[in-house]
Amino acid sequence: MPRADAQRNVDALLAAAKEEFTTHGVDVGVRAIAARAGVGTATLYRHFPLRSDLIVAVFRREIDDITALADQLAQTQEPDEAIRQWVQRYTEFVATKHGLGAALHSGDPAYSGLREYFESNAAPALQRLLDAAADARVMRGGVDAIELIGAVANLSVPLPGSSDTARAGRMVELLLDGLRYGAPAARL
Amino acid sequence: MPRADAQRNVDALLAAAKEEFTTHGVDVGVRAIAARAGVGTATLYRHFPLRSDLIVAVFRREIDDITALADQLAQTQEPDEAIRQWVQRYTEFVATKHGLGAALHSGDPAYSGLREYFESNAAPALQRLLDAAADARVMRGGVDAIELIGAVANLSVPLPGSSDTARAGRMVELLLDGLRYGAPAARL
DNA sequence: ATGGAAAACGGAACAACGTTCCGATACGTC
DNA sequence: GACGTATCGGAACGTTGTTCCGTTTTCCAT
Repeated sequence: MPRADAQRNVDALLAAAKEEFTTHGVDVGVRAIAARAGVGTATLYRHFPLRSDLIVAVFRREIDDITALADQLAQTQEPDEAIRQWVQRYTEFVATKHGLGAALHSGDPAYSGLREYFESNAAPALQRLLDAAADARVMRGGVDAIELIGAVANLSVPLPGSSDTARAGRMVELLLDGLRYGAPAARL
Repeated sequence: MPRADAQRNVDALLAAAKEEFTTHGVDVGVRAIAARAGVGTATLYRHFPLRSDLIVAVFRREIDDITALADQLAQTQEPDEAIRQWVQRYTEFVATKHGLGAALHSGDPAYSGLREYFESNAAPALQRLLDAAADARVMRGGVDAIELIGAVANLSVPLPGSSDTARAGRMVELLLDGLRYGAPAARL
């Protein structure tokens, strides 16, 4: 079993990181997290040797939630509407967690842990939605979920200067209309 | 007239920056640029007080080129094909100049100079293409060029880890198909 | 309960970044 | 040719992520 003080510090670090991430974004400095947790930086690094380990631990639950949402929408909505709603939810997710979307899909090795978790959970859920829409012939097939969700995330990253929260939504809708454009029933 | 040594250093800095940007991306450190130019960092900052000033100076010509291409395509191609070709060219531009696309559309104040130059030159050129396509009823209207080109740039940023150069192209085509989907002649 | 080995701690230290400061230098003018 | 000033180079500052190490705490064996 782990030492009691170690467990206490892990808990404090997770709580501190969660708070810092939501208020200042995932790019917040490690010193700020450690200070809020009331520990030294070495303690942080002892428990989370890679920066991504801390981020994974904080956001794992939220990724689980959004994965579950995909499966739920698959059962209650038409395929294209399910995709639309899920993607919109994901857009909000990325826009809310400052920097998380960029981190997830940036290719930065520091976030590889979280990306792997995401790609082996949320991405397959989206792939099932895409396949269902392709089978129903309301969207084109052959679209890779990881690729699409990365694109959605890219589009959803808010511009620091701008306050146009609808911008991402417009561009994402455009992308989804591209999927509809290629549906076999329509044309091309 | 400027002092001879100052002019020499400006030229050396521009040449050094251009080389460093193309080989190591726009995020390369100022020390590397100054060292290649054979000057101190203070000399760099004297002539380019903002980081963006140096980037603007290096990439202004390339922005001019891509702006001219839009006007040329407008005269030689059908509206939607002009947009397709121009956007593809812009995709290559962003993918080639490592980090430039992200810098241009990131909202980071450090690059505001370059963004302003871009938005007052290249973006209006694209807007003319979009308006022409909307008039010809082959694409939906009401799309903002700055918004669209920002989205294209977001999609074109290459993942450092991946070597899938076609990924960006696929997602951009999807976005353009979204524009076609909304064309008045089609439906919606 | 208590000693002592081992795990974990805090904070200083290191490297790299963008940026600023300042004594030294070199240029152009008179 | 000498003087005034624009310009220069590199050290210095503040902030990053990460590592190191002397000190403290915990927990098990006695």
